[in-house]
Amino acid sequence: MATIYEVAKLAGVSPATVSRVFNGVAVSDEKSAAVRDAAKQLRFTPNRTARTLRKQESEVIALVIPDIENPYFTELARGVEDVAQKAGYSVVLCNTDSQLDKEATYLQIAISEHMAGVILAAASDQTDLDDIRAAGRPVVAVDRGTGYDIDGVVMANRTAGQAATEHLVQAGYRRIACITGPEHIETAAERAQGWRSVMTRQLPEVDVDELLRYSTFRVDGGRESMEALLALPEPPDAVVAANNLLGVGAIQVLTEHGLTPPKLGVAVVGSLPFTTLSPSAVTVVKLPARHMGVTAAKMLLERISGDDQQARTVVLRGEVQPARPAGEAPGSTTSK
Amino acid sequence: MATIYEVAKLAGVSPATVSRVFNGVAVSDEKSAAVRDAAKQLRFTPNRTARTLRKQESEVIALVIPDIENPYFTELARGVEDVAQKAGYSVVLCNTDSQLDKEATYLQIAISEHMAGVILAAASDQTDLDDIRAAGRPVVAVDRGTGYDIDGVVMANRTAGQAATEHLVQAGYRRIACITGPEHIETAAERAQGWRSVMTRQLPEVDVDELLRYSTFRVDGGRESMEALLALPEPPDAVVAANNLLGVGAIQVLTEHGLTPPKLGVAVVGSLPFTTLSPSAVTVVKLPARHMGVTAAKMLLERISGDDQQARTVVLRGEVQPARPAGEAPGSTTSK
DNA sequence: GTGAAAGCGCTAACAC
DNA sequence: GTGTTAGCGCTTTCAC
Repeated sequence: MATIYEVAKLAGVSPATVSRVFNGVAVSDEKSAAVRDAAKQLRFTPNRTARTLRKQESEVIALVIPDIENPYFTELARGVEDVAQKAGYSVVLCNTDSQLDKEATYLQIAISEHMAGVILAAASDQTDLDDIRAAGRPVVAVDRGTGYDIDGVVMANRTAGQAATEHLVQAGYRRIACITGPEHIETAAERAQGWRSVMTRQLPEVDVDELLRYSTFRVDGGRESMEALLALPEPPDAVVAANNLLGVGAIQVLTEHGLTPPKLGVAVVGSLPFTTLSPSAVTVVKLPARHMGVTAAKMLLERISGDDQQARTVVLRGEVQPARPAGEAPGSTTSK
Repeated sequence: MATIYEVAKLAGVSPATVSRVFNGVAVSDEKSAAVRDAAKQLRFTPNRTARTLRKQESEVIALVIPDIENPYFTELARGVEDVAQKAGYSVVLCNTDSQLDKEATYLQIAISEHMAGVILAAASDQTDLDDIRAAGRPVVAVDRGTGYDIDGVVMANRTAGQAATEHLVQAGYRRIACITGPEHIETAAERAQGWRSVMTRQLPEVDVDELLRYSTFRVDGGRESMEALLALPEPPDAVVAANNLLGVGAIQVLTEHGLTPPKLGVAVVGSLPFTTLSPSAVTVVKLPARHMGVTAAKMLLERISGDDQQARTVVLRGEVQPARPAGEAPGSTTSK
């Protein structure tokens, strides 16, 4: 690898001038041309490591997420990547598997590599941001809060849970169950709250507690919970899945039991990008994951360039995509 | 951020000794303890940037892939990440959207950040690896070859295409179409070849050319191609989708047309992790994407630690998961 | 086993 | 507008 010194020598200028050319600082046209020529000849690429060491900041941002195999997070990642790339940043994708120790390791690396900032979907509310905050690196929270007073962008989870449930109620379903994620994850709790609020208000006669299942936010969690619900003495006639993966698991089990939606009503909070279902069979509350990534990345970039206003939280709304064309009378055969 | 100088001062030793402690070089027990103490007090984290600059190598590997939203590649990424992490490496995920310029940029960054190596699913066979090879960084190809004589791990694509097609033939289908990816992508071409070889051998009376569609390796590509096939004067009675996303798109369209498999036979090369279909409706040739990632990462790690034997290529086989339990007579109602 | 000192490649004062 | 030079934080000879 050629260095700035070799380029300088070949171009007949000082190393500083070479640096200036590559950093857009004013340099006479002739020298600038000479430098570019020499650089091309030597296949010179600036050494980012040295640059980072000197400037104490790199053009890399970290995106720390709990599950890279969840399409929701890859969609988010796309959003982040698109705006980061336009601004000349690359993004390191860090997968924590919801484990605090993995998360902590990645946060240390972010400090230690002088990364410009991090976008974090926290593994839990226990996440320790003291060090990275102390290092002065901006952090923006996505999807979930952190217990710190920092920028964030989240979904309107309660509203999404309500919307999903309401559509099922309007479709004529009564015993509407809810499968959600781990109780300590804020998105899981909030979406379940949305479900509960609609149930107690609109269907007070239904015993809500036995119809609520906490699980993992994964396909197998949806499967297990759905099986358990079907095994109930009085099984539900519909179910709200609190995220995309739980929805997939639940629908898989229903299909295997011959209960393909809408035989048993299903509403899912989160998009189902790779589903092969008839689009009219399931109510989906689409969550703007990509937009969340875009917004978070923009906020982070602002912080990186020195903005130090008060911490902001942006709330994004899901968009309901109902199971049936409006006006059609639904559910009459499925309600008991 | 504390430096080794501050730690050294507090511990009453030289900076060199601090460095040794953190690099597992022999240091007396007392001094070692003093250093660790001081480091803890100062919340010292070694500065990786300085380390990288000095050692001319970082503990980061790049994983360059065409589509981060494809579950096939995220599964691959998981495999890479798991072995990398155990070896103390972090992995930077780089998404190229199959664009050569984005890919080239990431490759330059890999050089410029002194990354230890790269795992690459090339955007096309035009990919230029001259610079990165010249920089002495090992590159392992995954999923697709590169035109360079380097390590690689690929799927048995032709075999997979054959297996998918054969299962459809055995199920009694005759006019079996094939939807594959861009012609210039080796996996797309090879899987289609597998399909073609079975067709010409076993069903020579079928006109194969009008049943083959080149498309993008994405859901919408599968949708468009399936629509076009259904609009044919003599539509197919079955279809082979050459990757997971094409399969999803094709099945979506079939579902919308009331032709849910197995009414029209479907075989997919690649797993369908988020499908909600009955598992017996579609033949799937499962591709070991995670294993591919694991294998590639191990090969890369070997190269990084100085192994310079001849370039190797590992071929991984898919595993057929047939649409129907063996012994059941299929397809009699669907064949013309 | 330990310390002193050079240097990885770059940027940013500072002089001119 | 341009060159000289110090120094970012670390590792690694080289003495001792």
